Amino acid sequence: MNPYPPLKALVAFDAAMRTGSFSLAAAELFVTPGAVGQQIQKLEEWLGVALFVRQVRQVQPTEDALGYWKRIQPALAQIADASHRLRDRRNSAVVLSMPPGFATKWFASRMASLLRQHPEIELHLNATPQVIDLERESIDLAIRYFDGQAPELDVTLLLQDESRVYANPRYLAPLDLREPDDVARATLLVTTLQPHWPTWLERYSRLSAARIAAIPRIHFDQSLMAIEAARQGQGLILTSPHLVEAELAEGSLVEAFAHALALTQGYYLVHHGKLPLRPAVATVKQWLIDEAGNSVHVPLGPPS
Amino acid sequence: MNPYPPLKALVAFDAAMRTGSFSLAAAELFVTPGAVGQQIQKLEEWLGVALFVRQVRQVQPTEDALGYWKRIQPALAQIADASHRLRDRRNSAVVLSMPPGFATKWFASRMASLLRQHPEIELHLNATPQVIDLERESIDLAIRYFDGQAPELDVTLLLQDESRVYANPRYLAPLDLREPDDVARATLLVTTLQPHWPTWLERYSRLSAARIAAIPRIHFDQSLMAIEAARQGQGLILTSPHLVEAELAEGSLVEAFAHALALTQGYYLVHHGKLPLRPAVATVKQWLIDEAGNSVHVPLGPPS
DNA sequence: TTCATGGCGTAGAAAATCTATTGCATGGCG
DNA sequence: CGCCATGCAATAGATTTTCTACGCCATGAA
Repeated sequence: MNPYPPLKALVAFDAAMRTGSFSLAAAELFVTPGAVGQQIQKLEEWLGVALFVRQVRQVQPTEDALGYWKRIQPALAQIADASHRLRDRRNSAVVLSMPPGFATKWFASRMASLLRQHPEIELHLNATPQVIDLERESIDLAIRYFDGQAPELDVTLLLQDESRVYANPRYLAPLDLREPDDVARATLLVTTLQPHWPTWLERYSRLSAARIAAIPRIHFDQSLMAIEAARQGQGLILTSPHLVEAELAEGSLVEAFAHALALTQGYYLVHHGKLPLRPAVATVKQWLIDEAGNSVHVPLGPPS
Repeated sequence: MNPYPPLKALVAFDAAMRTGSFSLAAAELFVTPGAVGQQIQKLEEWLGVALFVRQVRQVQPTEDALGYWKRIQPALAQIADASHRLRDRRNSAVVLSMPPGFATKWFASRMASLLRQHPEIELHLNATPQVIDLERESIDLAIRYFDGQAPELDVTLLLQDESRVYANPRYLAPLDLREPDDVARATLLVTTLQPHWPTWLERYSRLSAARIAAIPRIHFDQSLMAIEAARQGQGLILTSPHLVEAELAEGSLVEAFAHALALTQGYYLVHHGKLPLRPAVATVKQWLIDEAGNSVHVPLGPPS
């Protein structure tokens, strides 16, 4: 009925075969020799086969034992190995999920510093636009762009988001934008998922709905592509300063207006709230919080 | 330190993965669902990895669980298979050891009947002249040619041995042997291991030592070869009637004298005396005893 | 000869495993 | 729309398994 022998006994058997002695096997397993003897006796009973010939002061494996050992030894090794890997990986590995735009524009440049500070951590980055099931996919930490409302999860605000207007300075120069109304002369680069242009225009400009509707637009379904278009001087982009840090630093984008649009959304760090985090995961979490804290917005002001 | 996860838990895990449900797994293992849940929880703790996402009324394996299962499943199957084989073989198989001469001359002709009567038995015949270690070589039953003195072993007399004189009738005819003294005119086929000719001659003939020493002899170190030589009319053989049954039946050998030499040796059935015999072994033992009981000596008398 | 070694056997202690039960959330069914 | 059946979690207590402690024995070395 039950296809498995007493598995604990197999471990004792393996140790006894390797060491050639119940006593040595017992020492290896941190038990008394008697325990090993009993385990092997139980295995012999279950199999209906003598595995060792007991002689005085020593045991000798039978033919059957040798053959059996040859078969089960690799199986045990396989189990030990697979278990070790999983266990080990989970001790040092951290699986981190975030949206691709954030990964590229904010995280990528900082990742090197994380790995330098914590070389023992094996980082698995999962950059996907979908919101994925943390548990199902064994995600340790995720950065999500949302409003922070998620009971059941442990949620920490990393970066409160805001929207600012950026453009390539060579694109801006001829336009000579001085106040929000002037955007009517520009092209708007619109990201489908963060359609904040209407809000911005309503708040800061005095343009009529008709004139707003007449402004040329190019639509993108990913922030990444919109940012790239802006960098190449295709128009004005209204996006998060966190996503254009590199472009601001290299000067390929500059802020066109000082008018920021506050948003309820932000980049939040989330993880399951039940179990305590493994040390490696806690390390990464803290590092992310620290990095985000240092990543303060330095407004560049309008082009000089 | 310990490379193995709780192995019992692996069995539960495997069942749960296969069935996709703790309850079904529990039914398969003949335990309560709670037991399965606890085992899996223990495994998850040991690995430091969640294996199932508990949802309402169902569980779903994580990615880690799938990967882990893929690795340990073959290992478990290997253990089950190796154990099953050993166990199964030992249930139906019987390893029987005997001297090669006895195997060929007495056992071979009867073996078919044994297998016919007990088709469920898988018989392993080990015909070797050496006396081998029953336990070390996992021999269930052995037939040994000796005097039956073996404490520690369970010993049953199968056939008390005796030595009788046989020859090919065409070899005998011209010699016209009428009484033991007449063997001086013949050639003696001598088996090194059973050197009973001197005893026979001393007991039944009145020949002097010098005349006995003058009789031509051919020496063989195996009974088999001496018997074959006798069959081909090379001389007189002094051997056990049990070994020449077939030749007597076909008439290629006949008994030359009615004088039998009783021996202290015989064919004994031996096995370790500690454990009770497995049913298959007991069956073969009884069959051997019965066969030996029926195998009565039918003296053919001198050639007519 | 004596001693140390390494196995066996047994009884009882310790640990593990299982059962029994309750509670909960939910999906199917009337 | 309410009710019931399902499947898992959590706990405590019972049961089974496993380990230790200890004495015994045979042997080979000092």
